[in-house]
Formats: sequence, structure tokens, C-alpha cells
Amino acid sequence: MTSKGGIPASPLPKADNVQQPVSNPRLKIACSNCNLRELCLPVNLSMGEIRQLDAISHLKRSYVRGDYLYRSGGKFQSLYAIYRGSFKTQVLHEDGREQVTGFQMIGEIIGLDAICTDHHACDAVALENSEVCELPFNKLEALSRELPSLQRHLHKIMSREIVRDQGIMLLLGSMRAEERLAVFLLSLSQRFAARGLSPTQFQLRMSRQEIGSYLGLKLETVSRAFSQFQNSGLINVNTRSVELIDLPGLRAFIGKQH
Amino acid sequence: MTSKGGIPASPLPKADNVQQPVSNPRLKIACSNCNLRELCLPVNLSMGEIRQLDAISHLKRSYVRGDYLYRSGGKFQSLYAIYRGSFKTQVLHEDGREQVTGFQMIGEIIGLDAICTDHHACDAVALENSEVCELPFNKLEALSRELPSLQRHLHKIMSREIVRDQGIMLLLGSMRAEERLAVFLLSLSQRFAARGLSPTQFQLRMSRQEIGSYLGLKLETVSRAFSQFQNSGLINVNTRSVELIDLPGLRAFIGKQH
DNA sequence: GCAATGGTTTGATATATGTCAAGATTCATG
DNA sequence: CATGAATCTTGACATATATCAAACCATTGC
Repeated sequence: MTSKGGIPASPLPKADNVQQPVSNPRLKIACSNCNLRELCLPVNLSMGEIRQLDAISHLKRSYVRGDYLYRSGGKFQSLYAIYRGSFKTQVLHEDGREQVTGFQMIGEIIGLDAICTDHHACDAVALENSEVCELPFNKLEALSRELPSLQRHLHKIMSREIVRDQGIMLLLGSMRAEERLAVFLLSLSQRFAARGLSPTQFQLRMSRQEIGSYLGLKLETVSRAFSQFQNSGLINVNTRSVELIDLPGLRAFIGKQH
Repeated sequence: MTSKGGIPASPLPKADNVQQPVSNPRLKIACSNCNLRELCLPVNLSMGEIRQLDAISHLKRSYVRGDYLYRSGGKFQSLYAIYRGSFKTQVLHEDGREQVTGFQMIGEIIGLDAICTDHHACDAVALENSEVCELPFNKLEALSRELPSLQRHLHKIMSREIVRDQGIMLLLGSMRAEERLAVFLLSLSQRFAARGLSPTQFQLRMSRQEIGSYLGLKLETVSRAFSQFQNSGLINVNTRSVELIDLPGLRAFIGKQH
């Protein structure tokens, strides 16, 4: 395994959307140990409850680009709250095909796929220097029996993942290439905004090939779609840095015939 | 709303796989009120625990083909365990596009999508005469705080849904039309087998159009793929009745180039 | 039992995306 | 700073699936 627990990550490259634990008031700290946020754990816990949650969350672990957080088939122990950086999850088919099933960023919980069989159903790979906070699932379950609001939040996180996946199914099943890219860019924009980062200027952390895998397209098609948006004046794109110039235009683009 | 709670369903058409509450030993009864099965609720509950579960599950409700079990946007109250028949779930995009996100059959739990927002994120529509057992979610949560094995089972059900959806993403993102149909048929086969029904002979409860929506294909493409399989001697198909002649052949078909 | 309706099959053709290939750009490394 | 390795872009062409259309079949209701 290539994961390097505990080793401090090297400095991040300069970028618009370097994801530091910013103190956005919307993102209240719920777990002082790992600085977990509203996005991953509930805010309506008392200080005492937060301390309980704190007690079960392990120390952070660091990963560099390409490191595996976990691998498909690996034994399930914990969920992970992303504290810094980002990951992709992918499923591999025996014939070598791979499908990126999601990109996860700061504040999101990863590993839910493993609960049903006690073994991970996908790989999770760091897209950049990243840190996660480990949440041993047994302890999380035990604590959520004590704390109904934690229990409900855990259920909501799982349900949200189901809804998100259904949205991807809609995208993969019935949208054209450029619509898929528009949905993808708008979804990133929204997630950055929710974290107090710019919704219109950001760095992509993934390759055209990875975007293509996620969107069910070949990398050339993704590249062409980027160029099309640029030519239409909807975005500015230079390799991995993206500026969304016309958000309403991008939104209007989705669902249009031709 | 077209759902007709409490009205007894009219007699089912004759078919190979009429889904009655058969007493397959693998499918142990876990809830005497609604006769829930291993597939939807845990078997390792004591009689007392089963009685508790029993107490929270409402009486069955009946639906005929086309009835809505719930609609997108509707307030979330309960999960539903399918007791007889089958449903489809679909998400609708404002532009009129629809995507079938799943087909659910006896023993499966439906409604998990609604937990995260307290409102349903998709429609659930009966594909035939069906009955469900309503499980008020508040009560289910409360009881699962008392019964760790129920809690774990609920988590597993949600996690299984996530994994299932990721499988569909792989299918939609990287498989050819005939592979998608093969995966679909094999998945049905396996689910019928798990219910003590024939894994090789069954009636489809959904139209070509619905299969197509689920698989990200047009109905004509689905029809052609059926015909291809028939010509290759892999299956026998006559409108909605299907016989899988060569299961290994179907399996081998998946992942083949061309 | 027959018409009407909706679902299915099949054919001919169009088109969006994939494939292959070359060149350009960016990134990593010594 | 130079070199090589990835990654990205763009073009020409191939192909799988969509679209359009017609005929066929099955189911429903009268």
C-alpha cells in the first residue's frame, strides 16, 4: 500500500482554490479533533456530544497524489472525513474497464460503499496532497445509538449519496456530452461555493481522462467540449484552470435540444 | 394521487414468476405482520424484537399498475418494504427527460432517497398489482437505536443501494448496448433466484421503453439487442417472456470487445 | 369477436461520439 | 535549464446508437 499515514504533506501548489480549513461561519466546527464541518457531521450537537465524537475520531492521515486511501476488496473498518485535499473513487471491472464514480472534496465522507459487505467496493485515490480524519465505523454506530441527531445525520449522508448517484445516472443515461460537462462544472462550482471558495474560478484536480471516465466520455470528447464552451464564451479554460464566465448560460445549456 | 391504499389488488395474470409470498427457507420471516424477509429486514432478531418491529410496521397497502407509491417532492414519512409485485423508480428532469433509476421487487426497501431532504427525490410507480408494508421512518430510527442488529442492517441496506448505483454508473458509463442488456438480464436472473423463482424463465414487468431508460438506450436499441441475443442462441424472448438459455454465455459476453 | 390502442420489431438513414494519429503544451526531474 | 514523459488539443475518419418510419403483434374494452 502506498498510503503514508502521519507524514505531513508537502506544500500545496499555489491555486485559486487551495482548500485550507478556512473558518467560514456557515461551516461550523463539529469535531475539534479533526475540525469536521457541517458538511460531514451535524452542527446541532452539544459541546459534550462533540467531545464524545472527538473521542472516537482518530488522528489525521496524509496522502499524496496517487496514494490509495483504500482499495476495492479491502476490509472495512472506518469512514473517512476529508479534511484537506480531494479524492476520486473508482470501480474497476475485471476486463480492465474503469469507471470513476465520484470526486470527493473537503468536508465529504468517503467509504460508505463498504458497509454492506464489510469490504470496500471501490478504490479511493488521492488527487492531490490530502488529509483525512478516520472515523471507526463501529464506534460511530455505537455513538449514533446514543445521539439521535448524529444518527439522523449519518442516515442523511448515506441518502444524499444515493440521490447524488441517481443524478449521475440521469446524466449518463440521457445527456449529451456537452450537457454532461456543464452539469459537472456547475456541480463543482456549487461545491466550491458551499466551502467559501470562488464558484467561478477554480483549478481542476483531475485529468481529462478522469473527467471522461466520470462522465462516460472519452478524454478527447471532454477536451472538445471544453473548447466548445470556451468558443461560445461560456467559460475560460486553460488546461486545469477554469473560469466560469456565464453561469446562467451554462445552466440554460442543460436540457437544450442541440 | 392515484394510489389506492387498502383496496385489495385484482387477480394477477398467470405467469412463471408470479411473486407470491412463497415460503422459501432461505427467506426467513422477520416481521409477522407484513411477512418481511431476510432481504429487507434482519433475521437475527429475537422473537421479542420481531414483535417490536411488527408493532411499528403499518398495514399493507395495495397498488395497481401505474399507481404512484410516492412522487418526487412529496413529504417523506416512511420507507416501504415491497411485499408483493414490483415498482420502478424514476427521476424526471424539468425538460421532460426521464431516467428510470431502478426496478424493485419483493423484499426490497424503497424510499431511501428521501431521507436526506425529507422529501422524495424520485417517483415510485407500480409495475403491476403490488403491495407494500409501510415502515414509518421515525419509528424505525428509534427502534434501531435499541437494536444494534437492526441498526446495522439499515446501514447495510443503504450501503447496498449505493453500491448498486455505482454498478449502474459503470454500466452506463462504459458498456455497449448489448452488454448493458446482458447485465440487466443476469441481474434479474439472480434476484429471481434469490427469491426461489426460476433464474432462467421469467416475465418482464417493464416495457422496452422502461428498460431503455434504465439502461441509457432507446427502446429500439433494446429491442434489437433482445433479437441479437435470440439469434445468437443465448436467450429465448417473446415480448415480455424471457428464457435465458445460456447463462455462462451471457456472462462471458460482458466485457468482450465487439 | 372486433376494433382500437399501445407496445414491439425491423429497416433505412443520420449523427454524436469514439478511434487513431500528430502536434502542442505542461509538468517532473536531474 | 534542459530533457523526457505526461497530458492536452485538434483533425480526419469510423462506428454504435439514435432517429424516423412502417408493419406487426398483443392486450383491452365494447
